[in-house]
Amino acid sequence: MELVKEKVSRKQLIEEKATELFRVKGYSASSMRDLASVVGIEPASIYSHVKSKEEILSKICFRLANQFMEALVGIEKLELTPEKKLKKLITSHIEVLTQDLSASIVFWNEWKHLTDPHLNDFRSMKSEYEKKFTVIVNEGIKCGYFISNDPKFITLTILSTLNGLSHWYRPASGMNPVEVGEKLADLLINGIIKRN
Amino acid sequence: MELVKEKVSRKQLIEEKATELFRVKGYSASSMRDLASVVGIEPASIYSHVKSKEEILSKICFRLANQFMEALVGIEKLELTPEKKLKKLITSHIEVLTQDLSASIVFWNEWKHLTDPHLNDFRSMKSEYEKKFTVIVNEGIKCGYFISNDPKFITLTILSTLNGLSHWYRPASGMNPVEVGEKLADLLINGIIKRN
DNA sequence: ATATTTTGCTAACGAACGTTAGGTTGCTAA
DNA sequence: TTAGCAACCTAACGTTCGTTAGCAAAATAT
Repeated sequence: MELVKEKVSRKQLIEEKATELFRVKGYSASSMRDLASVVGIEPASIYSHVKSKEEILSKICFRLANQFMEALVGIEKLELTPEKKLKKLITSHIEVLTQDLSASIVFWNEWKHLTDPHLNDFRSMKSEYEKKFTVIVNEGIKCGYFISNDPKFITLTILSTLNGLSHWYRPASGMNPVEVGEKLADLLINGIIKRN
Repeated sequence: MELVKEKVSRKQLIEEKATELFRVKGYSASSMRDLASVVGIEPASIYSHVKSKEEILSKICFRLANQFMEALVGIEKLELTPEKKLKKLITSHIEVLTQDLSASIVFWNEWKHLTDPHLNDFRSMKSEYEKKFTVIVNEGIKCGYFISNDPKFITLTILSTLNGLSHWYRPASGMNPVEVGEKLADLLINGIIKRN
């Protein structure tokens, strides 16, 4: 047990390379031979570190799911105005998302290729997340801060906007993650049009 | 050539079944044997109607791409205030999208599995669409109707919101396509928060 | 009635797939 | 020094993949 070691473990490297591979080609179109090739080992050698192809996907998906969930749970209990709470929710989500863009894309696009029991567990987390999100949105509606009588509609719209961000946002292009979070939260909350 | 025939052609049926299959399983995870099974014929028989698996995907993607483009081009030349123009752009996009939800999902999620030259053509159309969309958004900004100095940001955000809609919207659930278009355009343009 | 086209079949091709078995190498801990 | 283990190898397994060849039946057109 070497504590000072800086090197990433082989298993971790495989997961990172797999994440990038799955992002670019999609899970189903990515073969273990592709993965082995980018890692720089023989296909069979991957199985010294990993049980199966699906295990890799599962690890990626649940790591992200947990991060998103933790961020949300941390905000749930805060005592803020609905507007500030929603804004914090949005920026937190984007913070997690931008921290690992590739994994976020895989998380969002490839989870359907999980098989039971992982698939079922994932679906549960997903709907729990949406439910919690909806509760917060609904607070804002009931207090009369937000327009609309359809919290589910707003929640699902916001979430697909946030996750859609991962498809086109590239940190290299000037805006840093915090900026983009602020900007997107502002757009969703206040809209595009100038107020008079 | 029988004009009065109501029946869908075999080729069309195959494309429809393929669309639904690709939506549920994704293009790469859908096999020609899967497709044959839902059509009700033997795998090899598909090739009496279709050249290849990719041809099917290509047909789906370009049919949608053309529909989206035509809708946009029709709006480009209208003389409207920036707000009304953007709203029309959004509702038109949603109209196309909701007219064939499954195909829209495939169009949006699976186009990356096209190969050249189709892939290149598709990318061209995509960036042309985004460019035209951005021009319209930019009109609104230059006139001072819209907040923000970043038309690209607004365009990409709107587009991912609209296409994200296809993932959760189900027409059976009460809202009709026109309603949902109005509602989403309103949310994007005016935001969530109530104005004073 | 006959020719043609459409639609489908069986059988099979070579390639790629996820994965396993079993062995070799080289580092690490005792 | 040696035992143990992590890391990686070659070889191959059974399966599934997209697709083709060649033929038969049925629908349609002449």
